[in-house]
Amino acid sequence: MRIATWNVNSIKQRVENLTAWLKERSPDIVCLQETKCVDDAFPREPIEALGYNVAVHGQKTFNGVAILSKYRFDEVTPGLPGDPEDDHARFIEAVISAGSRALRVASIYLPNGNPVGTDKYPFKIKWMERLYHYISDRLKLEEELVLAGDYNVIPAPEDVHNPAAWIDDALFRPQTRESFRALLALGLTDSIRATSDAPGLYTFWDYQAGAWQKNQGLRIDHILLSPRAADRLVSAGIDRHVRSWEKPSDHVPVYADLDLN
DNA sequence: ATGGCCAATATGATTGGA
Repeated sequence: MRIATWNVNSIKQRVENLTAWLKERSPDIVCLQETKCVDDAFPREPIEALGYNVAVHGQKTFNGVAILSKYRFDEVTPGLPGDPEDDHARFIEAVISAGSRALRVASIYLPNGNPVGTDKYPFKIKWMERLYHYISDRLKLEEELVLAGDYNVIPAPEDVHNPAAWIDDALFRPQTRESFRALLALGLTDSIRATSDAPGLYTFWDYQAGAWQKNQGLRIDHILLSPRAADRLVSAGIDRHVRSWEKPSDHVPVYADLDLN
């Protein structure tokens, strides 16, 4: 079972890259972020033609998440609980049956939080607190739970090309990393870090300033696993070559392979 | 050495992203 996450930065602009990558990598489940379109406008057909079911939670212009699955959806629930005022499309959860097993998967687009000093940063931190409560609740079920997405969190200095330059940024400042560590401390496993301690395993390179050419990236897209799912982890990786394709997203896909047999 | 982009919007300037 291959599960992936990819912030596509507009699904309409990325359909060709997405379908090419689906053919190349054959993931079973894909969590997408920043689809940036309303549900009726989501280009389902070319994805369904490759054998995927599609669950979307979008909005006009910004945000937007989706889950693609080669297996059927038993349940689909949009929205992170805990704040009726939050109308951002940043979260969708699905229960997926794969053979005799069921898997709970969430596609997560955590707020950026910049600039720090505006209300965007407390919105990010509160969103992380809501995510903490959601995860605490779900872990009681002792399921195979996969939380995949763009967390907008650089977990550690080895996950950014120049840590000193990022110390006050909403993606890396100490309070952000502390909130992320609190999520992990609930008992989650970071798939990439479970399989490698190498520095420079980036998932995002800014469009600006030749960041890709200079390999000035960030690791901010993560696949977090519940204990039951982590027991099944076989390998994980980052498809960085996709960043060099024509018309790339600024993020690349991250995937984890689980042995559910 | 420095700076460099991209997407959506009724759109040609602004906002958001990271």
